[in-house]
Amino acid sequence: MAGMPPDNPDSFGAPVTLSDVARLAGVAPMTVSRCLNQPDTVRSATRLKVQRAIEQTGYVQNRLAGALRSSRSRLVAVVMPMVTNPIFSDTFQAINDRLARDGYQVLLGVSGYEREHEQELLEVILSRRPDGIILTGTLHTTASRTRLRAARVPVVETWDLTPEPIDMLVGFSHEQAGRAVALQLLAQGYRRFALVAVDDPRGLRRAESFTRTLAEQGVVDVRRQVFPGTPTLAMGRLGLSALLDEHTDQSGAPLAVVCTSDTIAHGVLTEAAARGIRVPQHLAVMGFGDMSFAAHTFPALSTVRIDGALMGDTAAQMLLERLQGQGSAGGVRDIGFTLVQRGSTGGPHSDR
Amino acid sequence: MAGMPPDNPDSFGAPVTLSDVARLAGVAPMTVSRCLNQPDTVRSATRLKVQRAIEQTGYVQNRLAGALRSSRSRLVAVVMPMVTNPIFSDTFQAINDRLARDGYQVLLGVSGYEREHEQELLEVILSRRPDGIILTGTLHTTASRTRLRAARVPVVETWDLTPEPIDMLVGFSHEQAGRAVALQLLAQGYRRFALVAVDDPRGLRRAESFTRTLAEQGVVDVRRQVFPGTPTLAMGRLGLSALLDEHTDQSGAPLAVVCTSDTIAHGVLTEAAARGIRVPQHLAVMGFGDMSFAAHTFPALSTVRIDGALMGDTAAQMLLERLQGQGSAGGVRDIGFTLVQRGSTGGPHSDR
DNA sequence: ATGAAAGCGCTAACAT
DNA sequence: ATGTTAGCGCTTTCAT
Repeated sequence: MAGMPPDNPDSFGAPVTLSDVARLAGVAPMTVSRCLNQPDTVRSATRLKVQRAIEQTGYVQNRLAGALRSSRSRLVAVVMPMVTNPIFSDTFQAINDRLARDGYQVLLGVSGYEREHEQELLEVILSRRPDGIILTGTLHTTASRTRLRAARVPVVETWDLTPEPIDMLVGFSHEQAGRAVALQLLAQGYRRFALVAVDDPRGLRRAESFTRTLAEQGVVDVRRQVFPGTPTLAMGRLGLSALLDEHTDQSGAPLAVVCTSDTIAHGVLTEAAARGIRVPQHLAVMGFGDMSFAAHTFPALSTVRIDGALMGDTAAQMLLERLQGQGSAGGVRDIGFTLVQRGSTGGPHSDR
Repeated sequence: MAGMPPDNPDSFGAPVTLSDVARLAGVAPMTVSRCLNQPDTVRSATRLKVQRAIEQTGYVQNRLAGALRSSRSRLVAVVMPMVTNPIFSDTFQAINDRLARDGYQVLLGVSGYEREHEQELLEVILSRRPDGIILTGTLHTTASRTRLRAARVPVVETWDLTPEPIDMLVGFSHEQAGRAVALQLLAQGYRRFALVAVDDPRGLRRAESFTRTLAEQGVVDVRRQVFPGTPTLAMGRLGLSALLDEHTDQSGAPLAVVCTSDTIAHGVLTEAAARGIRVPQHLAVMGFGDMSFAAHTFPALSTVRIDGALMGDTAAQMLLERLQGQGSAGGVRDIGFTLVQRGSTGGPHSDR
């Protein structure tokens, strides 16, 4: 028999099951199951026999069956608005890394920023019986919230705060972020402002808060360019062009352009360079996210740093604690944000 | 009974099963199953009764059980090297969109560019009994290939070509891409070249092919800067800095810097701007990917366009055809690439 | 430390 | 068009 291929892995026979392995190893199926799931409870001699049988047969576990019986799928669903928006990449990567370490797998759903679509998605997701769900944002349909609560599945909402989370929550305040940017720029002496934004709900909330704060300080004339979809460099270029075309104020005072995304801000910097406008002397630019490129644009981009990786890691961690502590751990975590001052703002106007 | 909450959705009772729905609707469980999976085979009157019972109970399908019984999970696993590398975003998005349309869900695995890790990942993935697997690249361990073949699961490899695919394949030739870039730049009159690359296997193959082609034409002195990990803007800045520092040739002939990624190329453009080097007069820059920003940098980036969305859509389509045609459809598809000439190359040297 | 029996929730296959 | 029977492959539970 030596030299034979391991039990005809290429034949059309019925797929190998745990019972096949058990038969070959001369033990009960349950013992094989234990070897796979709680190896410590099996004598090492037995474990070895089983191990060999698994290799010989080329057995692959069927977690569909395991999950059905045990009601533990070891699956976590992650719902994101868009995979093409790099602002979420770090969060996703961190979630995936943390969960993979504990043997969980990620089922990814893309909601396209639409609550109705998210609701349908959740229906499909729940049918897979995930052990947990990580959502982006706190805006969900009532039906979604009801369904999730009824399913008694642990849920973590991310990227926002709300007084009424579905369950657990990791995020930061978009209102505070928008306000902080306004106050900072005012403190630096800027008096002329504009916004370039995409129409995602959280970005718009930051923009609103920014504008409101300026208004409280007597600055009311804030032009805005709002684009649909995922932030792009092109939006920044178009946005600045449009703003400059319509802006008739030739007072010479610098204009501070606040963007709801670093990517857009990068586009604004690019358009400024293309037009020979000096930054920050004649134009100040503020981004959002502190994505990897922000420190390396020319000039370097001032922005609001969000620790997406920390957010993802925290979300995964909360979920795991709940799942492993089989209890009530969890709650709400505000990871905050940080204003990062770089060359695209400030300059001669600093500390005025 | 009117006005009662729908059968106590918030109570701790056993979760609602298909049999519960059947009982309430006064039909057999199988009929409920048919309403869910092949509604056309059920009388509309019956369907309505069942529909009502589903709503009343708040029933959520259990696809774990369905998949176990029917051996169809409606799950497709997608393995990518890195989610933070935006070159793959479009492909992933397209895969996800296409599959979702047909009721499939995506299980995402991140391999981190490591074949051994990919192998472990595949083990876990196979245990979920996906109906198909979409891989990135064609470099897999022998064990991975054997396992995948033995599992008789449809596989699509993407982002590369190979004479010996595991099963189906959608990609393009990295050798041809590298060669095309070299020939194009030579034709434009460039004679001094440098490379800025990340150490991912496909990028390195393009770089090799580029260098080899130049050598065939008598150009042998190609400096290169190679970085580990995911491409970043910072790599481009650092890379150009390093190249300029070590480059002693002051002949005045323009240097053409070829990058294995648009992101890196963007960094090279940025460093050039920061140093006041004129592009393309004194420095030419070539990217790879034609990512969304490439047309909007300043100057606009010449690059190699890869239609990532087409690749993803094709991969998903091939898989679906195989799954639905229950047969042998599939094969190999070369989606090619296109050289895109923009402002960062050419200029005064064009057509010389 | 290991085994035997039972059943998770669904659908294939075969009636009617 | 609908129902009945059986069982997918595993793990819970209870024995030994």
